Amino acid sequence: MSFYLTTPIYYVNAEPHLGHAYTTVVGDALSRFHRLLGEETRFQTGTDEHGEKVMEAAVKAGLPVKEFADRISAMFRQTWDELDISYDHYVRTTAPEHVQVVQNFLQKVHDSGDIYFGDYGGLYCFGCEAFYLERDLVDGKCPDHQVEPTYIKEENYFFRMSRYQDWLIGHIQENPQWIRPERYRNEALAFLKEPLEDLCISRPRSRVEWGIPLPFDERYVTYVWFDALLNYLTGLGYPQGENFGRFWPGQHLIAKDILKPHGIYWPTMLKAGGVEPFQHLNVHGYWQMPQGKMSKSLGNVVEPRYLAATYGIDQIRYFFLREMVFGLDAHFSEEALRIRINADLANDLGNLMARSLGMAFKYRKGVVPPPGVPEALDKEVSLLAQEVAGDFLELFPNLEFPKALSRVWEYINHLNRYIVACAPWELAKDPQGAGRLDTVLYHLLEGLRWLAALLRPVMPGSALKMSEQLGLGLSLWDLPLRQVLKWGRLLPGSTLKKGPALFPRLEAEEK
RNA sequence: GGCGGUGUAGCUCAGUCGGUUAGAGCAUGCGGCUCAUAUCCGCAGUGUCCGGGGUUCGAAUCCCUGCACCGCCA
Repeated sequence: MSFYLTTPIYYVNAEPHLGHAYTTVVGDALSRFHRLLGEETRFQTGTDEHGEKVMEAAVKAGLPVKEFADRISAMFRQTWDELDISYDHYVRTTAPEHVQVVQNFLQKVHDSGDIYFGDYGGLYCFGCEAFYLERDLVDGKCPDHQVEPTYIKEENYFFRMSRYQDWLIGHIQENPQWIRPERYRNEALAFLKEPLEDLCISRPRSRVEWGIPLPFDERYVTYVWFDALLNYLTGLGYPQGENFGRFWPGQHLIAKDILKPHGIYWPTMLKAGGVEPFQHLNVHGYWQMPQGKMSKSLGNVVEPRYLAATYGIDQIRYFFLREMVFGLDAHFSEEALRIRINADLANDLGNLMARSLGMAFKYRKGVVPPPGVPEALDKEVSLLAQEVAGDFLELFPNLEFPKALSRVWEYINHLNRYIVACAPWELAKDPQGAGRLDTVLYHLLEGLRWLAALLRPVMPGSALKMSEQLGLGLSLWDLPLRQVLKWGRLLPGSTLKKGPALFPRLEAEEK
């Protein structure tokens, strides 16, 4: 069983922002989850570095284009390190291996007759790197850049995408989960109702120099999307690499703005190249910012590194997964983030950990007590753990993160109630209650062990702290998830460890 | 212009095949506990389920229509 997941490769004309971070955190959590299940897992991210816009950004920054790309690419990498992103491979479109793969692929498709030479004239916007029709212009200008497009007539190479339209429609219809959630599947199908145009896949070198030369015509470089999409194969060492055989077909994770290249161009490219289609295209929505759309000019671009440094890595990761229904838009604000941190992490989970350990130290000197015969309340604790874990294991790989996490929090709340119901501080007063107190403490600590295990993909750092404070040796912690999730694995007699608050409460307004 | 989505408590959102008093979290108010990060537990609410019409014994849910916001396509 193998699992291969990719984020898009991020375009290096801008620095990492919230949207990039969300995609990458989701990808990381998902691949950690599969890795913990014991599946052979590969998670890939990277940067997309060719094209006119990168050239322009480099000029603006006053740097040679490669140097500029190096710098931004490193910045993304740095950001992912600071968010605990456990990628297995970081792909760059300027890497020689990638260039090689793109050229091989182009040659292959060319040889099989799906690439032809033709000419095309039209109004071209350099900002968009795209042609426009008269009717799409606003006052004769590009709606995005407010610039008058230039009429360009040039000869180019085209990919016979139209040839695969019927196949693609059929494939989407036969595989309802292929593009998910459903709304994006519908969007792709709606798009395919109209005849598909062939895709212009080259740019004359005279105009765009920063790109991969076509192997069959040195006067041209490859259109950025045709170049970029192939990274998903490059990273596996396609076509000969053993990783390709092991991991393909994989799943992609994207934001809704790049549905078209991934849902239309990419599968037809794969088909033309004789490569099996990907397994899933997972499409997520946007974070709506308080002041409207996120943009540099509005000054409301949120830097992931700032968030991680200010609020904590796991806090951000939890917020991302808990707050956004995968596929839908969600609202972002630091206030919402603070509320989640205090309510869910500090008050519910962190405090549960603190009070449980506190009692274990106060009443049992920090040693896990042996459980006695469980009573009804205790049995509830162990049964609910299993129910919740069962649901979590089903919901999480289905991208139902808020539901999966809500379920975990039901368990956290249950443990908090369990404490009140059992009142260990009362049991501690009466020597007759010693056995009972042992049992209650054991159930609490064991419940916490389950929580640490379930939350590990989402909050790896905090889960590790929990495991340390619970005194779990590596042999208990680093096991396939389904083995960790067996009630009663916590060893009586093992020593607990005091630690600082897991999630410190944020006091009102600082910053 | 065509197609699709969304509209539910002060806020963010769940609501399955149409089924009893429409739910959760946050915020608010009251009460309780003292193990704990002033945390936790209990109780209490508040709703024109966007408007209008229809189908039905019964509609947040299905149908029609209007409005608002959003998206995709042209």
